[in-house]
Amino acid sequence: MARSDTKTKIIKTAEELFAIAGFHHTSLRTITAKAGVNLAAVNYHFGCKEALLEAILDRHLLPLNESRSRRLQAVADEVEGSGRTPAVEEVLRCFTEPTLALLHGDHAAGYFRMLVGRSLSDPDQTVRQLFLGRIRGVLEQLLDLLCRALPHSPRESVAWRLHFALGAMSHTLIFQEQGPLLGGLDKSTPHDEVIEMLTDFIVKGLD
Amino acid sequence: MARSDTKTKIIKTAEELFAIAGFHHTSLRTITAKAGVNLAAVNYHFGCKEALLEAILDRHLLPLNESRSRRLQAVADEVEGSGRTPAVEEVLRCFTEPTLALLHGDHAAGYFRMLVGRSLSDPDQTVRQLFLGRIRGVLEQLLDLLCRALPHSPRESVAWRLHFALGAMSHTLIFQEQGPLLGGLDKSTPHDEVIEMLTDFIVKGLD
DNA sequence: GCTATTTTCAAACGATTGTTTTAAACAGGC
DNA sequence: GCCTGTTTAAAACAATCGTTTGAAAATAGC
Repeated sequence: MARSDTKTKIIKTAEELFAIAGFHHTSLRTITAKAGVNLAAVNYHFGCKEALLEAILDRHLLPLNESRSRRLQAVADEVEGSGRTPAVEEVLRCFTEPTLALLHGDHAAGYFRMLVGRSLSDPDQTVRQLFLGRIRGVLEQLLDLLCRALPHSPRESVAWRLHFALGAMSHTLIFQEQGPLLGGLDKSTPHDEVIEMLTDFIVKGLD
Repeated sequence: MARSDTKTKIIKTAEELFAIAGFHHTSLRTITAKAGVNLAAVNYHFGCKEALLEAILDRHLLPLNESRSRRLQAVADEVEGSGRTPAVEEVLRCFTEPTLALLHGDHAAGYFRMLVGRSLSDPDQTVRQLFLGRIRGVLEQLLDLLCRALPHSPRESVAWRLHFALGAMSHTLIFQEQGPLLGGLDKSTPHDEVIEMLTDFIVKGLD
């Protein structure tokens, strides 16, 4: 067995199970059993259960947020230079489209997206903080640029609308891979289409 | 001690703790200690922990959804008779405004609203099902009437947008009583104002 | 081929969970 | 008064959790 193959198996299995059943409702025994590794391997490779969650979050969230941040900064710089007002949709897509790229790159990323949606509203503060600490910076960046796109709205108003938008996004992430909330909602709608509809919805609300 | 005073104390305490820390992260020992009653009282009065959650949900959710359903039905009947197209905002308010009434009626209802927001996206399927089973009917009613308000949009498109809207709503419920997600978001904004902004946001998105 | 390090394994640990048990205290009807 | 059914009390139950242990197995370096 290759070195640290066990580590990868644990991460991938845990990612899926955390996404489906939640962090605290997935026991290390369930993870290790499904991954086919020993129970103690988690504590050996990661230290503790919480550190495993951190590793999972970092694996996708760090590059994702870097990509978001880079795009937001690019628009901010360009706006600064030209003096024009950026479009709300343009700004929003800096945040959402990297998610789409993540999806196309890795087939298993669907579970990660569920996990992201869950983390934001997790009842446990520790889980929320782990996630928020990794995304707060980009959110502030997004808010700043949104305020430029909406120069006539006070910052607090924009912040509230962004707050609502984030709710719509995380909710969508959570329920995408599982049964939909409403009857008559086609679960098999391509993710691209869903994101387009979601973007539409949010842009109209933000404007 | 008055008959079943214990029962009420358990319900009120559990409602608060469930809302703040989540159902599974609140132990019966924490609840009973804070309520000042014996541990076994929960199982005696409710049977099991899950039944306690059901009792809490029922206490506010049943009358709330009845009020919502009545208002939706009233608009549906009136529309049926006059032949006019209802406004999106009019329909939406049938769903949201009863929540506001609940808030004004009971000071402790804030915790219940948090609990509602949490339940919808709870990682545990059992909790979600308990909640969804009590609200699914009203949601279908709401969707039906929304489709009448948006006769040019296919039902599935309306369903998706309602899906997004529900995400914004539950997210708002969760984070209202606790620290906000974004910096610069005033936590002390009156609930009425928040709901007005939220309604605005959703109506624009649905339309 | 030997040593040293890393990794796996089965077993147990201590803590916490929801629930049950058994007996005691209380209530109201007659 | 006493009796019947309801409610509370303290203790124990069985199960599960994350974590630790200590020895065996596998791997790497020389």
